[in-house]
Amino acid sequence: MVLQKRLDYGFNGYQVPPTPRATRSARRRVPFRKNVDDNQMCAFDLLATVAGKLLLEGENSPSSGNALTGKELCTIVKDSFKKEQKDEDNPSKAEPCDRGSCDRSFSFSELASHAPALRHSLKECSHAHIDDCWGLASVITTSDCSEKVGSAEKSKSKIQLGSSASKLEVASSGYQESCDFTVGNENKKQIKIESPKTGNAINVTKADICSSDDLAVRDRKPPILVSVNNRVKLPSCIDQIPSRSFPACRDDVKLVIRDDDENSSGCSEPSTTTKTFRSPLCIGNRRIRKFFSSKYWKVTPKLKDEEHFNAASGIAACVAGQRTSFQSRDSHVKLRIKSFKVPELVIEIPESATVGSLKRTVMDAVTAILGGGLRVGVLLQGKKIRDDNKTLLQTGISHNNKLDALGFSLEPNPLQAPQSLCHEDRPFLLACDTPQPLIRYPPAPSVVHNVVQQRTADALPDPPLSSLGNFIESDHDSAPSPPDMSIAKSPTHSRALVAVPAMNVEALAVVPMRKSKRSDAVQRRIRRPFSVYEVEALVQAVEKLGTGRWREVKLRAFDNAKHRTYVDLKDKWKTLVHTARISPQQRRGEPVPQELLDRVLTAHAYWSQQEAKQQLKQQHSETCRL
DNA sequence: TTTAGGG
DNA sequence: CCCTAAA
Repeated sequence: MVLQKRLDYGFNGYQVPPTPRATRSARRRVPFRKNVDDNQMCAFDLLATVAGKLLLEGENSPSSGNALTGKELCTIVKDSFKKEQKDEDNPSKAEPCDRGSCDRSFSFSELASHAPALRHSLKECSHAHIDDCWGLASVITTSDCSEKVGSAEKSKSKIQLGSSASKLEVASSGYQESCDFTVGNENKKQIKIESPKTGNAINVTKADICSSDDLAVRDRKPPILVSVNNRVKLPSCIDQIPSRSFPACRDDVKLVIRDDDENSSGCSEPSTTTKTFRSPLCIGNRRIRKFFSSKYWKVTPKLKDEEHFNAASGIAACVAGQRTSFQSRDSHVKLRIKSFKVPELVIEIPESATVGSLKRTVMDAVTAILGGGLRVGVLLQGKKIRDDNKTLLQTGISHNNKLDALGFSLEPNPLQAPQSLCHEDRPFLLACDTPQPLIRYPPAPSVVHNVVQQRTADALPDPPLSSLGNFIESDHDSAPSPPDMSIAKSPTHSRALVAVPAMNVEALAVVPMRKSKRSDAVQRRIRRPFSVYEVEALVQAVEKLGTGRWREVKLRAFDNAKHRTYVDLKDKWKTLVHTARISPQQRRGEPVPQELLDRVLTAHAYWSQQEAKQQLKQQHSETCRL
């Protein structure tokens, strides 16, 4: 009987999930959700870890992620650019092959053991132009290699790294090809070439390393970056990557993403293409900046007195202008650390990885470095101050105008756990007495959403999803981006930004506003409102299967949407029923067509009735048995 | 693991 | 969406 009823319910069978295109357009209408704040935490944590107590540490290795070969990477990059260009209504001029691009921070590591792979990657990357969009504040650019070398020497690849002062030629026996590395010649630039523990630099060096004082070939030890020009640099994490993350696979591409000076440009060739790409990879960058400028940061002074000091002696606090400065008053030293740079990152991802997983990998790497903890080293006039017990006065920091001589370095600190940054007891807002606004950036809601998605998505790179799930996934990457015309032009955009208002040195503790137990707590999943198409699919499935078989509904209608669990579907149905019952004026979010809501009510009524009948039957049979 | 419901 | 008792 029941079965018959079901069949008679009158649906033409299950409808295939909508096409990606159609759904995407629908998804784009989805408004930005407010609960994004929740998910900013991931970056909060990062930034707190960096800018906070400056007590970060750790032998943590950045997430090794998965291997990504150069081919894949380049494809990704190229696709991204094409996409971006299309978005800018200029599809015909899509010319991914940009020469003379300006590199500001790109170095390949593990050259020794990966020279073949590197060459391979670069060769395939020869048309890739990644500009200004990598990581947090890093820039990666490879210029077109093949053309420089000339058609007669197809076997040569050339990489321009900044201007052409230094040259490193790598001969790869495996390929009998060579790479020309042109290294930026800027004074404070560092180009590092590392080899894994097993390898050595000599392998590389067939290499002909010409010139450049700043070109350092390192063998085993990771580079310790020193702050230059009052900029805090993070140590390299290369050595912290587990060896397993350096498979000898020659298809691996290794990228060292490092921060760099904002004024470094070093175009060896005038760029013929001035088009500004907005690669999706920019997203993280902008998002992070948003964090820095966001109001969610709090500063927790260690001492109540200091808080008072900030308020009572506001003058001194406010004087701090853009430059790092010291104000000596009442035996207090005030300083402002203008910015923090993102650390150098080593990313390794398989060729088959998706862009999304690449993003996640970068994110994870950042998390691993920053979240792992660092400690601060203080350098005065290039000399590291090791004695923690010395007073600032004794050290000379208390004098005015020592700013330029003061630097900070971030070093691994295995003792300090990031959790210790959480001083939630006495927080106060950061933006308080800063004379200038911290940093202004255009709002980037969808960007935030985007990164959140990365953060919450599965750690493993998902295989390509089909139909529904697929478009949902990809939709995040194509979320409309806010206007960011200034991003490539403004010098402030080329650096990671943490503006810490003038404050007492010891009060330097930044914590996110929310509880940051991200390390040991599972992050809440991002809210992903159901699109009309998903609702349609859900309704269809429920019409057919009923309201008590969510697993089957899931399997049937949302099997490809990994992020929709049967609980989600059940919940959605619940809200759908509720939505259908309330007046349209009371409804929120993307409107669901009335037709669908009617079907919801119909189906709900029907299946409720079925359930009631079923119960009656059971009761009847039970009473009969008695 | 799934369902069912409250939060 | 989360949490969880109950099946």
